[in-house]
Amino acid sequence: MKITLKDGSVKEYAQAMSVIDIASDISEGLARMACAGEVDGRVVDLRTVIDRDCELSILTFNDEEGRKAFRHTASHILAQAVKHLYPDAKCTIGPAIDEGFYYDFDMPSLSREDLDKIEAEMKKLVKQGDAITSFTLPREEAIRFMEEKQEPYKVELIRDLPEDAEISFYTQGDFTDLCAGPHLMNTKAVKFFKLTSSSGAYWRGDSNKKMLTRIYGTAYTKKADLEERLEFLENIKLRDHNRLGREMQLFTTVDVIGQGLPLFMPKGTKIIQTLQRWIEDLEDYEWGYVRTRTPLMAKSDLYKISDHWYHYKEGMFVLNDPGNDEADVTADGKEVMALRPMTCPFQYYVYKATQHSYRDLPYRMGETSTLFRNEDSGEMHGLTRVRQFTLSEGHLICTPEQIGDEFKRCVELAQYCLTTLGLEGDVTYRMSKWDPNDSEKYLGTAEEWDKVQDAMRDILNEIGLDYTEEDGEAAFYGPKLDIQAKNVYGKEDTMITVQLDMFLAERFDMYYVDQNGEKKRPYIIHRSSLGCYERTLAWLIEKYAGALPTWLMPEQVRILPISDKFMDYAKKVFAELRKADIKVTIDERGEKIGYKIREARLEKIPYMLVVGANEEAEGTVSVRRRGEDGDLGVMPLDRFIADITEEIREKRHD
RNA sequence: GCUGGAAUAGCUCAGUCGGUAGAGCACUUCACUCGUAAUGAAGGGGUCGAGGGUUCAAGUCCCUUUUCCAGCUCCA
Repeated sequence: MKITLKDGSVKEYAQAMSVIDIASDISEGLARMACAGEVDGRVVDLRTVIDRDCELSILTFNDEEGRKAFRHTASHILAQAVKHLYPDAKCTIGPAIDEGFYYDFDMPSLSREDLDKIEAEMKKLVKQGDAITSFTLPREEAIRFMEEKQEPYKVELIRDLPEDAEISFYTQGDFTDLCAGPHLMNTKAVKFFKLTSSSGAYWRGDSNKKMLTRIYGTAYTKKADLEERLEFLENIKLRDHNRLGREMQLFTTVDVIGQGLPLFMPKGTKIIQTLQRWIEDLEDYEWGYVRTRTPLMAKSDLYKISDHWYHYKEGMFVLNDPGNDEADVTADGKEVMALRPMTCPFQYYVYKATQHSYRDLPYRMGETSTLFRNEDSGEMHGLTRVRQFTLSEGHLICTPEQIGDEFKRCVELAQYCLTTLGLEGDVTYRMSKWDPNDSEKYLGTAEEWDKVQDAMRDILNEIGLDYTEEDGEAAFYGPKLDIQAKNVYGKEDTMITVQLDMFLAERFDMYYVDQNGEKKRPYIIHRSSLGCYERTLAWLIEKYAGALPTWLMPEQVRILPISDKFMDYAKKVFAELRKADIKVTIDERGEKIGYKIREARLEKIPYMLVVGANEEAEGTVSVRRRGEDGDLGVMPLDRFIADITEEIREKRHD
């Protein structure tokens, strides 16, 4: 059969070719430009392709859409299999997602063995190869239809659709599901799939609603793609910071200390210290910041002024909790305090402690700021979601005229930090706005929010950032620019944020004196340059699979003497490297050189210097570099020192 | 917080029907003084996460609890 694409090109398919092959072509971009085509002389909708029996198959001529139809169909096969094995299970929703699909059922939870059984049933259905057909019903009939099938969740979904909607259904064999499509035309196409896991998920993502059982799966048009995906899932475990970071002895956790409270071990501490010193000096000496050091806790009165007490108390650790919002002492007279969840009000009082002229602005305050947030017990994860963390935090107090330029400089600083660490390519930008339908959660009025959000949008457009906008992600006091990154599993977190604050200056009665000697309200920017050190470290570990750039490594060079006979020379080399301020150790153990190299490699030490008789005689070192097999050869010690010093100074990364 | 899984030596893990604890690596000691990913031998190390219960007997079964892991964002 021939398919004529809109651009006039013709693709010939052998009659016996299955939809899978065509789908594969599509996923390789063959028909990317097609939006309508002609099949065996018949003009067909762009969303159709031919399966081996020359039936129309709904599969879009577009990578993304094609994969979606494919996975969507896989999720229906899953639902059909579940209904066969568990007739009492109630179907809810089953969308295609980035790397596969899932389906939520109201049914008891499942073990891996159960998943294997379901998978086997799915294979049977695929082999059987039912045709997939669709039909529509008016809304009321659709509701009756699903009521008869005793699918209450489906009924609820249909009731949420517009009154006059024609509701579409798809049928395969003995299974019919409410679905907007698109789908393949036959279940036999979905040959390569795997059920990856099952877990709980709330109906409609609402924690007040019933917990359903979600089954995740992944499906591909080619066997090799499925295998590659399964292998990828295995491999990313090796980069996972939560596993690698513990294995490399960067951090640990302890039962009796508590959730979300990681302990940094000597190596992890050293890396964070290096990052922190870099950021503090960068901000203070190159970006015009002043440094503060403010308390980790305060009386509840402070948070009442900032309104955190009313908007954020759930997220705070309150000491001597009085049990109600208003009391500032407990029944037995103890002061109500809270650990700080952010530094804003503290730095505002630093600003307020002296009088400021417009000439002093912008006043840029930086603080390496340890914060405490009472996250829900199930939310903690490795180093990326913790209850105590340290942020490269800061607040800029500026005049209205300065706000645009200062905001841009904050974004620039964040980008400079990311570039230095080699992470700039992995981020996306999100403008986080308030939720107009939930204004209770925020300070101020719709007009005020519109105004400041428009101002932020103008700035972002001026910078030329590629960003998305999202409702309901703002801080309660203003909109944010969030710099987002995904971890190895594809889960997204905010790494860095720059925020506009239009309310707190007034609440804290902050002012500056303008040209005319009048008191004026300043504008405030909340920002971070590198985000929090814990999360950044996690990101670095995953980015570099533990082999961090040399300048960040707690041990940059390890000297490996061939035997103790060369210990004196090793110590000489050590002293020279120390003079150059290089983080160096000697492996003094009486082990064979091969053994010492193996250990240093496993520890991802950037450079290994082997020293023996030859090196001692000539004042050289034999250099081995992490990640490269064999040695780089012998070089004079001073040349090695010059090279590595340069690498560290430039903060080079691979 | 919710659903599910897990916790045994420093680490990774085995432990069958409920019958009294095991391996590899690591560690210590000794020998070897070695040229680019593991030298050999010997030895020490456990309230089986914590608390309670059932039982003649619990790492194993039951309850509670703590911590860790996955998911709860993708919306017919």
